[in-house]
Amino acid sequence: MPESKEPQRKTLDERNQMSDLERLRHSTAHVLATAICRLWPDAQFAAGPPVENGFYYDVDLEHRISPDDFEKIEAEMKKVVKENQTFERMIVGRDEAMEMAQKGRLAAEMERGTPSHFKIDLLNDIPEDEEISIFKNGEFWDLCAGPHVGRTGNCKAYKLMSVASAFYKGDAANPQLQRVYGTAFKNKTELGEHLERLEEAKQRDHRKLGKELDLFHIDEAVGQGLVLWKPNGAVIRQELQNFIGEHLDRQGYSQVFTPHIGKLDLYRTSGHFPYYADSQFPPIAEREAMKALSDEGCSCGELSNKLESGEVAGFMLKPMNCPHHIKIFQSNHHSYRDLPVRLAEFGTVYRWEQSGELGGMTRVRGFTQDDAHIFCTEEQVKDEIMGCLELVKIVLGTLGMDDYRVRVGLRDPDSTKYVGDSEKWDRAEQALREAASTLGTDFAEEPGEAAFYGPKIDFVVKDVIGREWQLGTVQVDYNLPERFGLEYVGADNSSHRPVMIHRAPFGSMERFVGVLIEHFAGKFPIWLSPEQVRILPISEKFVDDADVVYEKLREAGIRVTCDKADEKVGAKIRLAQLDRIPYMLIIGAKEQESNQVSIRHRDRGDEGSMPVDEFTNRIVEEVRSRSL
RNA sequence: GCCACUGUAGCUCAGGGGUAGAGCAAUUCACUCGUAAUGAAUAGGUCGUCGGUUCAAUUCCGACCAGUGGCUCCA
Repeated sequence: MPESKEPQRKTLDERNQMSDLERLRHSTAHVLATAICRLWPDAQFAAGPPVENGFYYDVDLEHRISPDDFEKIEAEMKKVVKENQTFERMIVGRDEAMEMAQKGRLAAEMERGTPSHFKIDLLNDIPEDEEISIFKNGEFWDLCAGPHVGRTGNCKAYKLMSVASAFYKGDAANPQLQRVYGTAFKNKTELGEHLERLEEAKQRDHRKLGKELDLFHIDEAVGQGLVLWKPNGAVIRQELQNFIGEHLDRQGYSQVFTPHIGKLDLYRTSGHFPYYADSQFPPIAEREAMKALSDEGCSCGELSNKLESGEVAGFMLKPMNCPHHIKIFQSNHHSYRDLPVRLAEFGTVYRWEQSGELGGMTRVRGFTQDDAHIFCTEEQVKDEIMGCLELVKIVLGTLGMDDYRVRVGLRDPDSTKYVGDSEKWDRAEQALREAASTLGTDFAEEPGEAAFYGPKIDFVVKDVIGREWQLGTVQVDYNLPERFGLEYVGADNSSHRPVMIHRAPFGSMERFVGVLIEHFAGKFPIWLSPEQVRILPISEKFVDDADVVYEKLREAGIRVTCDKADEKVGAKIRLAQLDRIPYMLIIGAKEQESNQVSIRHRDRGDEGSMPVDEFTNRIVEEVRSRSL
């Protein structure tokens, strides 16, 4: 989520490239600060940059700003705008600026008893050779590189959106500030349109639709971030799995099944335990060992130490499927003639995500990856990656998801978290780059986005509120084959180390379906619709006729129901529309007479009538072709 | 994990120191109906959990659990 990251210090050049809208938003942030300053003169301000769709300003303040305060703050902002103050840029010397800050004059309308301490800190961050500028609007002076619009009167279309918490400079070791978010546009019309879009977005939130359409449920008693797929959601998931399954066959994959747990030693070998213990569910200790330890009066802390050191044996809920697949690969001898070996599994994994991170289906603690591991020779890497990318493209194309970006995740040269030697990393990164360039889509190389074991290509989409989610992923791994000592016999009759590729076109079923719900706003294409056709008899008199049609559709493999409720057809249609049923079949006297069905589509409305068999053929074809 | 807010019927929400209310859904009855809501009746809740204050707590306070918005994190 790059837009949520603390902005890097921008160079003056970069700042001057700010778009008009960004300028306006940044200026509106100053108007906000001015207003807050007037209402709470002891407020201490940190940074107030423009962000996507708006701006924020970080403020340290005894008073807890709540949405109830927004009206008051906005009223004060309105006054500042009405005063139509000029934004005035003033270049000052470092000492002069420091003196102002010491007197509390920065990000304030007057000198105060306490220094503007965040501004002092920011001042110290400014490189020696850069000039220091103060922006003034009225009596509000702020340390700021700008740029700004001409006058506060230009900021006339804004709205405060929310107040949240943020660590100063994005560092959890720093104090937490109150971050007031606002949105701002050129004029009231554009602001109105933006607010309308947000309202629409709220309507397609997968958490709301998931409840309304009975797709999934997360229950307190089961646990945070553990998704219960209800029958309707399960249909969608199963259809997606079938869809992928067909392509697995086509691409030469072998499907496997593996258990949900594995011994701690397995993960010691893979390097995930105890290295990543914080992001896993706690280990499961063996009963005998637990009993012996408790007889000895061993504390929980000691137990966990002994689990970590290996003195006590235990199991772990699998945080990934790779070690299991590796063990399947290792259970046979392999010649170069066997490669690539492609093992696929819809494998459920468990990860201990921080509680504050969980939400809906997109960030959970137990999820099923449409996972596969490819074991191949170094020469095969590029082709295999291209095959994986092809699959991701088929998946996203079939679903009409073209609004994604491709990210090639490379290692961060300054970090030490990566495993394996750098020559292998270089080769892997190069292979990914080459494969990505055949994709026909723009991609961005992002240092620091690699997994600890290898570089990767991710497909990232945005949800309705603009948050980015990683879906499909293809990752090269030179590390696990090393750790597990994987081998194959080459043409030279000596043993070689295979390369591993991890890949998941959906990423996780949970996240993917969550994103899919929002993508379609609940109106799934017919092949994914939990209920494809609903028959609506006009009155009880036509229930028998409806039953005949129902049976025919069922036999053709269509997911169909019949609404026999004692209601007018208008009410039944309304209900079916709310349930986003693709096709409604209306059956009354006319249809009985002509032996036809009347068709209503959820978007296209009344489509006239035709014989049942003709309709059945049409639906079956629509499902088979997975048309959108 | 951190900060803030929220938790009342299956769902959406109102209320508030004296053990609760609406709409929709559900059930029953009447109506037998033509492309987004027929009418009436009935039933439904330990007011998230556990403690504290109080004659009295769903309401006030605290802790915990869960959700939401951010931050940090994300093999």
